[in-house]
Amino acid sequence: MSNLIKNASEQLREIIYNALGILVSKEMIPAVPMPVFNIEIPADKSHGDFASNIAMVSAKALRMPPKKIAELIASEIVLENSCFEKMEIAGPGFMNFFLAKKWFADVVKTSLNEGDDYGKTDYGKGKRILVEFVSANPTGPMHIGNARGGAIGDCLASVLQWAGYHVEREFYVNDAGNQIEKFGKSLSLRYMQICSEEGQKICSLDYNMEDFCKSIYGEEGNAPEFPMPEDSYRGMDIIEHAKNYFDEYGAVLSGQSEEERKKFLVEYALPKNIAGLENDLKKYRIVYDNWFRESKLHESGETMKIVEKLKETGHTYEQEGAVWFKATDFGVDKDFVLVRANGIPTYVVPDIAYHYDKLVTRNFDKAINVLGADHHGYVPRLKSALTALGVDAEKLDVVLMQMVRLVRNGETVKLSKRSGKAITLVTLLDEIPIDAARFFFNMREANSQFEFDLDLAVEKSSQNPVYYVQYAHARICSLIANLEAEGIKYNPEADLSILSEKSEIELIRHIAELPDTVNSSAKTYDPAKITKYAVELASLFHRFYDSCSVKNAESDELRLARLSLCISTRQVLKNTLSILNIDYPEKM
RNA sequence: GCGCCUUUAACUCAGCUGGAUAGAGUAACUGCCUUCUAAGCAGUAAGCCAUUGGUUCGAGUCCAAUAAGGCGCGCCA
Repeated sequence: MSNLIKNASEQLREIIYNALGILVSKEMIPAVPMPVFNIEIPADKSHGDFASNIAMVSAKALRMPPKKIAELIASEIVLENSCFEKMEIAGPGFMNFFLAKKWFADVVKTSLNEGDDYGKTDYGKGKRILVEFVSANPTGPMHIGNARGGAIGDCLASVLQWAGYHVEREFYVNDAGNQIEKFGKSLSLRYMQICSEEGQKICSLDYNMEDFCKSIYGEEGNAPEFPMPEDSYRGMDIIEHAKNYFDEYGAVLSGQSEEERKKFLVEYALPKNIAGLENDLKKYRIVYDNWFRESKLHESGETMKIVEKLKETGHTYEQEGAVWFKATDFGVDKDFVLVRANGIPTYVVPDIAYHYDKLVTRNFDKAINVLGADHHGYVPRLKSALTALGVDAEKLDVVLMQMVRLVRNGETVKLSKRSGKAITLVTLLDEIPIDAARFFFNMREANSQFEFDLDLAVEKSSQNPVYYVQYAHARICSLIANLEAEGIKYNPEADLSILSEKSEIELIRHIAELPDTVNSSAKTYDPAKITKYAVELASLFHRFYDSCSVKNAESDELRLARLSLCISTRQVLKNTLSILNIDYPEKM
């Protein structure tokens, strides 16, 4: 739980405040309120490990040139008993501070002592946070957007755990409503096609499932008396369900009413689909704490209760037989329908009920939704309704993901759930390693358009940065094993303060940054910061490896110190990859 | 028409609450394995940070307008 960067930064602020206090008491500067100043980490490390702009921002208040202020402060700065050893005044008035060797030694020591816990922080203070992601419709297979949402949501949840939140992962199952109706209708039509004369002809031909689907798939080719309407699901999976049902139970449903047939087919296929989602996500290394079912909200009457509650707030009205919510009262551009003229609530109502359940009934401190950017217009609506219900809408945060564009042979592949031609999550994972997929989807922040080059992703080449990072880990493992074979073993008493090569120092500095990276990644809900950290860490290690030999170090002390640094780096690589739930192989 | 997002090297992208000379990776070119994994490292070349104005000690970063692209604006979800 240590964060040596934060400690150093806070100590430095203290040191500057002390110097200012002395200057005021000596009446060398006027006792005026000082503006806020920054302690920052310069991009260019020749400018020190930390820098402060105190002299520049206070120039106006003190009516003195920045350089002069910097010199005054410098004259009263006390660095004894601090983690700093040196300071310089530079440029327009920056004050640059340099960390002492002991601080770097402490970083390595801390990472080794904390082991698998190094990088964890108490930023979240144990607050309860619910991360909902993927929540794919159970009417069909998951697509590429779900693959991205899965990787981002799962890693975000993990980052939040590392940052000290109590996190639960949740999948909202849309097992009710219009799309289930459509699901039933599609199943029913496919079933009737199979039962038809033409369908039976195809059945008798002893096709395998894929060929069967292809032959019955034709829009007009067979059973024209049961055409698939424009808004039906036309994926192969629907045909498969219908065929499976037919194989198990025969044509028993063909004589039933449409309603009965839909009911039986949905009861047959939906649980299979939901189990399939769970299974496919498990393969993707995503395991949820809760599978929350929409149907539960209807059965318990929560959905209609929400309508009643909203009516009580006075922000609803009736128009043309429908119940509207006056979202414009809450700054939203348009009102929206809660209950249709036919008495059936729109999708928003169970959604409101669901979020009410998250934030009020289950009392989470925070609810995060990972959503496709095409849902962004819906967010303010949902929030306006929650506000009307007296829920603090600030507790709901939405991470919007821009669309994934699939590219094959330089051409965009259209995503379509219905066409049956879309690349699904499952086929994607058949083609590319799970490690690569999880890493790849987290390389860019959610809110940037993502171009997924299938040819490149399918290629199991070393182009993928995940190999670069894993290679660094494997390389260290091998190095340590070799040294051990020669009788050189890790010694916790090794003097780490002798590490002073540029590549050593830069590596240690980056190791020190892990807790801060976890915090900032949690704060901005951006797990891409972790993949970037991992690549940078690997790069710094490779550089160190190239310039500093452990085995052939100039002295025994240095050899032991470098070995400690290697073990520390391996630990940090392992922790970083663990956050992403990616493998850290010992051999490659 | 209104709203949200994006625009940084040939390509894909970083750039933390404004800070010092704008960074990686691909691709191109040049070096480095008798020595711990060359799936590596070092170097060269490449930029009007979309455009224009504003805010201030200081702008890729903040504000406004414009342009290009993506997405949304349903009694679909």
